[in-house]
Amino acid sequence: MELIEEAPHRFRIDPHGPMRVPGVVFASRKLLNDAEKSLEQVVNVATLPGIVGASYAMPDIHWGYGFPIGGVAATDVADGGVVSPGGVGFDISCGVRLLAADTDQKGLESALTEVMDGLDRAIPRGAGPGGVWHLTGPGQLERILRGGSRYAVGEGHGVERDLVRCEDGGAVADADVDQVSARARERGLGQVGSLGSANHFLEVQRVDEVYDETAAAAFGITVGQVCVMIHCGSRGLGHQICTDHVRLMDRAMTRYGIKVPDRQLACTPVESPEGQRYLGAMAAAANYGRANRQLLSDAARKVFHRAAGIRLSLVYDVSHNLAKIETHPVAGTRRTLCVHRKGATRAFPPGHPDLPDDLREVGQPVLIPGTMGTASYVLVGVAGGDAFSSTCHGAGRVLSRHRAARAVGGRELRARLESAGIAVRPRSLRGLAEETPEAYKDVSEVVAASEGARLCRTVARLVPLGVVKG
DNA sequence: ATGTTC
Repeated sequence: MELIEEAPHRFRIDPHGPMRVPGVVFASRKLLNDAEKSLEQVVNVATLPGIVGASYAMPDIHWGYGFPIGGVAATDVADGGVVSPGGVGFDISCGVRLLAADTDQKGLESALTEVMDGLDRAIPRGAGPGGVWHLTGPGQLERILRGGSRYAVGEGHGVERDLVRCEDGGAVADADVDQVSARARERGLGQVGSLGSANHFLEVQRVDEVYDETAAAAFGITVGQVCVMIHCGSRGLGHQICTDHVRLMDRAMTRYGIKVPDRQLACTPVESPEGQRYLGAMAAAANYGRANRQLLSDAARKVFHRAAGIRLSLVYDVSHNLAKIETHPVAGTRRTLCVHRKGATRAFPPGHPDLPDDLREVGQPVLIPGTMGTASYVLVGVAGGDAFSSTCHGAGRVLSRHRAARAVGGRELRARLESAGIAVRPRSLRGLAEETPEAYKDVSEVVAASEGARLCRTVARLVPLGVVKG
């Protein structure tokens, strides 16, 4: 694969074969070690009907289903542009929420063990069923799919301000619950308010360093402050929706004369019935994901308040696995695009009309979950950023789960983290070992490359005090 | 990511 370094942290793959646009990869040479397979996926995505600009990849690019994780692709809706479930991923609406406590680390110190034990009891996690909410019936699930965080807050599990600080005000309006299969509903019924497994987590963190005082002040965070970060998605419901609609599109694709180099890129035009059905189901999963994070926030707030009298206010909630209809300039004119972000975070610049009033001048908060025992980051969107206002989403795996678990024992890893002052509440030691920090790229390098590529600016670095894992 | 292989 020929990569042309056209600017610092920016590589181009010139169009060849059926590519409609170039590939553009934002990264350092080091981060692109062993990236050959995922770069082929960048090339494959560049062949999609209606794609505009480029097939983009963020510095945390790695191999995914059809599209690379860390991929951004926008298609022109009025020009036959397609939507592809593989461009969103299986964990629809997976995302991150950051809450800021009304105390610094000293104010938590004596209560940390009690808080962690409380979270251990209150936060459902791991594979399979279990959630903080026990639904009273299918009607309630439909209200979640339509109302997202807005419904959870309306039921008393949060405050109005939570919605202001949540992407899309806590819910998207275009959810179509009829496109959510019986099987997807069944799987979603028992998992409302749960973390799931793998790299999903709830962490108690401390703001270790602030790089941009103005943005940090607007976001409501300061050095030494305690925060809570929640990383989770739409569980089995989103997974089932992706499975269902990939199958539907795979069958329908030929009717639209679409040929893709990899079946996992199954897609149909945004304006086709199949495209609309997928987007309606995806929106329902997006709302489920937001409600999920809202209910986990509510559970965490109760623990913090009961154990330590600490209150938590929402900094922001943003997804890194979604397709959204947005307007962006393309070759000088504003176009309506379907922007796929898969393992990539929306990063609106200062002045964007969709930002809350009190954040509009500084830009959108971008939340980057790191790995256990390392760090997480808060970034901010910048003007003039490429890739349709998108940036990275996390560290990116380098070791398979199997290899990670062979590299370190769960007991040994827990001891290592505890001796580094990080309280750990894992559900399984095997699951903990699979998430050992060595299994991931250095999140600091990913963030530095993203800023170097002018996709965002670094605002703050957060370090873990306690980890709740699936 | 995922009732970790329909």
